[in-house]
Order: sequence, then C-alpha cells, then structure tokens
Amino acid sequence: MMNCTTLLKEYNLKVTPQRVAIVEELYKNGHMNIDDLYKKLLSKFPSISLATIYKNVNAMIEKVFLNEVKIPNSKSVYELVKEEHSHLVCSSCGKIEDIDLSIGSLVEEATASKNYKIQEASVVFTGLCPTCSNK
Amino acid sequence: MMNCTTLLKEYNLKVTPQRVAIVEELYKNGHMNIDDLYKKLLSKFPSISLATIYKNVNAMIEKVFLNEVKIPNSKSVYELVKEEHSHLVCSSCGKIEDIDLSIGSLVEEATASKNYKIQEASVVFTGLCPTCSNK
DNA sequence: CTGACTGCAAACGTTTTGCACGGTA
DNA sequence: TACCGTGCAAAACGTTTGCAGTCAG
Repeated sequence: MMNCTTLLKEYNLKVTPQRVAIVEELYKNGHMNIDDLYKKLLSKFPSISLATIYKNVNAMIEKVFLNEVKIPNSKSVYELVKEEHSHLVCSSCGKIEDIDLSIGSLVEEATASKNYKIQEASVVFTGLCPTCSNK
Repeated sequence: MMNCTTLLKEYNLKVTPQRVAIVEELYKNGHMNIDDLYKKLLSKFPSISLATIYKNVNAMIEKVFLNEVKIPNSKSVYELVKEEHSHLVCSSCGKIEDIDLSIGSLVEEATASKNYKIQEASVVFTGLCPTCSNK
C-alpha cells in the first residue's frame, strides 16, 4: 500500500480521510469515473456527498495530481498522474488499461508535417480485450 | 460547394434546410462544437432551436455520417466522417486540424503487447500551432 | 397523405455553488 | 486559531424529451 498522506502533502493538498480514500481507490483501480469513485467512497463514508467528490477531483486536477482521460463513447475517467502513456479500452466490457507505446515518431511526424510544437498526446485505442474476444 | 442534399440522402437522412446548413458549416469549418453550430445556424434561421441542433447531430452520428471527437480540456467537436485520421489542437488559439499519421505500427504494438483486437483509434495531439508559437 | 422534422417548453442528469459546521495544520 | 474541507441544498448547465404544428417525400 502506498503512502497517500505523504503524496497529498507533496501536492499541497490538505490531508482528509476522504481525499486519502480517493487516492487509494485510484491507486488500486487505475481508472475510475466520478460514479465509480462515489459508490466506492459511499461504503467508507455513508454520508459523503457527490459534491465532495467533484471538489476533490477538481482540486487534484488543478494541482496536476490527477489527470482526466476522455474516452470515446463513454464517461471520462480519472487517474493519478504518472509518466506519459496511452490507453486501451475494451469496447465490450469497458475495462481500461494503460499501455506504453512509442509515440515519439508520431510526434516527430506531426511536428514535421504541420509545424506544431507538440505538448501533449492523447492516444486511446478501443478494441476487444483478450477475454472478450474469446467469447 | 459540395452537394449536401445528395450526401444527406445517401445516409438516409431527410433533407431539411437546417440539416443542409449543418453539413455545409461542418464542411466549411471542419470541426465545430454544438455552440459553434448553433451560433452559425442562428444567423440563417433566427428561430432555430438548440434542440434541433442536438437532434440532428445525434441523428447524423447514429447514421455514421458525423463523428464526435473528444478533445482534452475542451468541448467535443463534430466532423463529417471520412478516412481515419488524427487531430492536432492548438492549446493557445483552439484551432483544430486533421493530420494523417501512420498509426499502423502503434496498433500492431498494442496488439502484440496486450492482445487486444483494436477497432478504433483516437489520437489527439495538443500543442502550439505555427502562428501561436511565433508570438 | 403520412411520417418525420422543427421549435418551444419542460424535464432530466450532471456539475457547481453557497453556506453552516467541523476538522486540519 | 484561522483556514480549508465537508455535506447539504439549491442553482446552474448541458442535453433530452414530449408535444403541437409544419414540411419533405
């Protein structure tokens, strides 16, 4: 188990039980949408408010501690910020996985052909995960 | 100017002046969000309703005539469906451009490492466009 | 002529805000 | 203690729906 308290402090976020729980859940589950988070936290904090989830998620995004990932045909999910990576979404079961892809050459391609100074890349592949494609 | 009427018919969409205007605008501007469309059409149809925009955009997505593009840190935009391509977004002026990138090797990489049967790819790069990076 | 589309208003789901209270540092 | 976070309720948004009238085929 990671040390959520220290982590929150490093990002200048006050440590509250609710915030610790959010970080723990995201660490455990990788990617969660607002509802996932709300339902998970409800079992630990029966009177937690959806507004608290929103406020905290937004605060954490502000501090660049969380990252919002927009998924085609589905709700945004949130993840702890880490090294750049891409995402794989299963169109059947909805599972989301991180994947390390070498997008360097793509970035160069884009730079060369359109002269953009690329700052960020959002790469999301949708397809059938191994489990679902064997059904 | 393209033939919007024929195009709409090909996709089994009844031809109305509002729909023709939506297609014309998207053809002209490439990518527009709901508000862009609404404002543009308001000048042609002073009493058009936002609901009409939504209904038509959704109908066109249903027929796979339009495509929604989710953009990090900004609203979704819509475009006419065409060959697969990626997107370049300027983080300063908001401009969105199509770009043809060879993502084939990435798809293979993902297939090989995670065993997914990839169906769709969403690649959006954010950066400074040539104009904005010279300011 | 029939069914589909439009515009309006109401409904809906999601996200944000204001406020009183309680907890963190 | 001072400020920030929480939970609640209300407000604000964005999007969808139902309906009566109109239009396309």
